[in-house]
Amino acid sequence: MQNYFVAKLRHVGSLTNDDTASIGALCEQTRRVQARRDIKSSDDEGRHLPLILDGWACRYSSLPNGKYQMITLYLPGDLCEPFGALPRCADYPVAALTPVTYTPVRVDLIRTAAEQSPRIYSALWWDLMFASAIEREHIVSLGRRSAAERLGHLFCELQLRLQLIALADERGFEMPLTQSDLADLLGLTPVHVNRSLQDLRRSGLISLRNRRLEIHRLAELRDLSFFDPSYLPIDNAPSP
Amino acid sequence: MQNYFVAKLRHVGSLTNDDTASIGALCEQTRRVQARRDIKSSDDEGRHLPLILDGWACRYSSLPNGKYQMITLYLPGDLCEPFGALPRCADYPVAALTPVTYTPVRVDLIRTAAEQSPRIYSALWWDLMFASAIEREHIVSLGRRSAAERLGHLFCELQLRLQLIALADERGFEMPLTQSDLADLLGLTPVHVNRSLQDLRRSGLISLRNRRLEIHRLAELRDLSFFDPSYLPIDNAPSP
DNA sequence: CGGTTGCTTGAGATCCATCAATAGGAGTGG
DNA sequence: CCACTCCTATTGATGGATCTCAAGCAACCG
Repeated sequence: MQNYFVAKLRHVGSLTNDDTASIGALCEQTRRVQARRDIKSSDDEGRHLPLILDGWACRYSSLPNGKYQMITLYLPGDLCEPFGALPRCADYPVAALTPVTYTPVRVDLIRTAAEQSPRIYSALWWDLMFASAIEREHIVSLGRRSAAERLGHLFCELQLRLQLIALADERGFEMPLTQSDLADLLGLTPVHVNRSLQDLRRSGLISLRNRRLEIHRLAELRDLSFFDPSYLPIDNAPSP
Repeated sequence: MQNYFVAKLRHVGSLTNDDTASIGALCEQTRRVQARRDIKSSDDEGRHLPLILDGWACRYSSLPNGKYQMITLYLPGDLCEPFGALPRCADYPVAALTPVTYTPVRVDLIRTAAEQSPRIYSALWWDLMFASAIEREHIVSLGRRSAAERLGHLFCELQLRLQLIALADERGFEMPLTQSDLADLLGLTPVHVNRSLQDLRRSGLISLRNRRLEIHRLAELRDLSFFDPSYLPIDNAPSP
């Protein structure tokens, strides 16, 4: 399997062959979890950072009244913790949404790699700011976008993130989330996600069948949901 | 004026006198902006990170349809960008909510300080995870908490953050935000903030007059808004 | 004073949640 | 192959939380 983490980091600047080799060396050990299971890092007290090699995962929070909110969505190649994470920092749990393979990255090794190559150092910081920008835009969605706008914005964002690792093109991508997952992520109920998806379908912007999302008119979808790719720190954001 | 940044970082572990001195040296230059003005870093292309010395500020996003969402609230002692921020990363603007004094911290100097002291290195990473935890809990609030719960949660969080820098005690603190600011932050309208505040007042949990918030029963307010201080990576979270 | 800003209140509309029921597909076991 | 179950998607009816529009009031300030 190709290394999606390296594929993503290539979009920052130039990594040498040595750089990609030393990043690849961080990913030797692989673990697998089934869908709907937690990816625990409680056993190693934060000395390892989960890096998603394949599959989709999320970070989530459960409130005492039973409500559930997904905080971030992790795609193949995503590092689930900041690379300088400290041990014993309380944190929200991470769960697999599909079957997931991941690698536990040792904090000390990734730090050494960053210190030995300024290109790796920059790439890791870029990745962190990339993840941070996604979380911030999530706040904007939850605060000020309607249900259909949230869905549209999410689909535009996923299209861009997946295109970075060649898992999407302008026309669509595999989208394994259920309507209930979408509701958990976007702060809605599954029923309302269903009706809002129908609105998007009726207006001819997308199709969603058999876990595949087709985007028929990307530019219009972006306008509808106020998606401006410049919030993501990519130099050459692929345009429609 | 005391250095609130140092005051906050003291809660992580132990900083030596040399450490606090070299952090203090990062803050020599001070700038002032009036309330409601942007704190621009566009002039220096991201080579400087604004560090709030006094006053309250925010990061915000404006949508093309006129909607406005505050993303993060910055209090005295808060660093507005990750300390390893890269130049030319697109970012949301930061604005002063009250008159603000801040210092532009040079990226290269803060990096040097972190490399020369492992305690400073840890403290800066801790500060970053602290800020990140606040943003994540904001997502939970916007996604799954009601208007009164969002207000209650915000007040509990502010009480804790301000207590770290001795600007709050268990009974309350100075709270310069208008109801309109609260609406922009919490994804509500000013009218609804007003009515929800009245609910909180009627139930005897808080008073809010003349820019001062009194918390009458902190434990109850925390229960009401599902505030669990453990989301913030503080060892000894001051308890009510 | 008159203007501005922030707070408050009322009435009506809208978006979304809740509750409930049905239907289809995938897997499972007899 | 059929009966069964579980999960996901779908639809309808109703209610509630929040928004929108509009107006009035108090405090402050040049």
